[in-house]
Amino acid sequence: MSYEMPEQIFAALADSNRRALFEEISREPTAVARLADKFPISRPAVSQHLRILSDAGLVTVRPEGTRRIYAANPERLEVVRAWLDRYWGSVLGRFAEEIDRMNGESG
Amino acid sequence: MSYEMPEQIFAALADSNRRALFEEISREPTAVARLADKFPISRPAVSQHLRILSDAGLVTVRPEGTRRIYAANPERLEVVRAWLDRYWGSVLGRFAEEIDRMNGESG
DNA sequence: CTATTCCGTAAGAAAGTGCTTACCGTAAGC
DNA sequence: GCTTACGGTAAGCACTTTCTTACGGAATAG
Repeated sequence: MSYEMPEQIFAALADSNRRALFEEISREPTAVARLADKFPISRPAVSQHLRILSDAGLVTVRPEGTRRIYAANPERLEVVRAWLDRYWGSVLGRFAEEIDRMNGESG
Repeated sequence: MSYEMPEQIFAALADSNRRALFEEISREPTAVARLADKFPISRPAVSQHLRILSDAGLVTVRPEGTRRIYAANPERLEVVRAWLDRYWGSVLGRFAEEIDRMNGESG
């Protein structure tokens, strides 16, 4: 069994500008220039962030005339939730083992 | 209302060595030298990663003789889950608005 | 066709990250 | 006391990230 590595996704979300862009896009699919207006960084910087979000699978693009409309792909965040769930599963597993061991010793 | 910013936590988890260290520590509280043995990086590198995990609140330390035992603080991951939940909440909120709008137009 | 708008990419600067080795402080053992 | 084990920190290096400006390609308007 193999889990999809959340490497790129965590890295993409680690930057606050990118998280903000992602959340903004999630509210409404948006063209690049409009995002550059809303954020205190240049348009190319926005493009570069979108590239990273796109590589991580967190956003998709749709051309519309000369514009490119970026939309969020929220399903992708399931990878993060899966990582959390797996983590909690193993932590709780350890916890259960611990309890078993205590019961074995004292009862 | 204010949400705790997951900035440091995402950044801490963005590095695969740090995620691995965190998961290792979660299995069992561990001293620094032992972690350095298990991982292909030097002891100071481990210390530096632990510092970042510690600053993010993901691990705690307990001195034990000359050693320092690092333990995971899994509850801290609730911040990530909260971020996800809030995100999904707003996305689903948008979705509901969309449906309302469609109903308003066509029905 | 020309002008305009939109946006990705290239290039380069500045800052940040992750690693190493070297060093120093602290706790325990003799 | 002296030695050993443990681990944080400083310094320095290579690499990466993030931003900017400059440029060029593609679609639309006239």
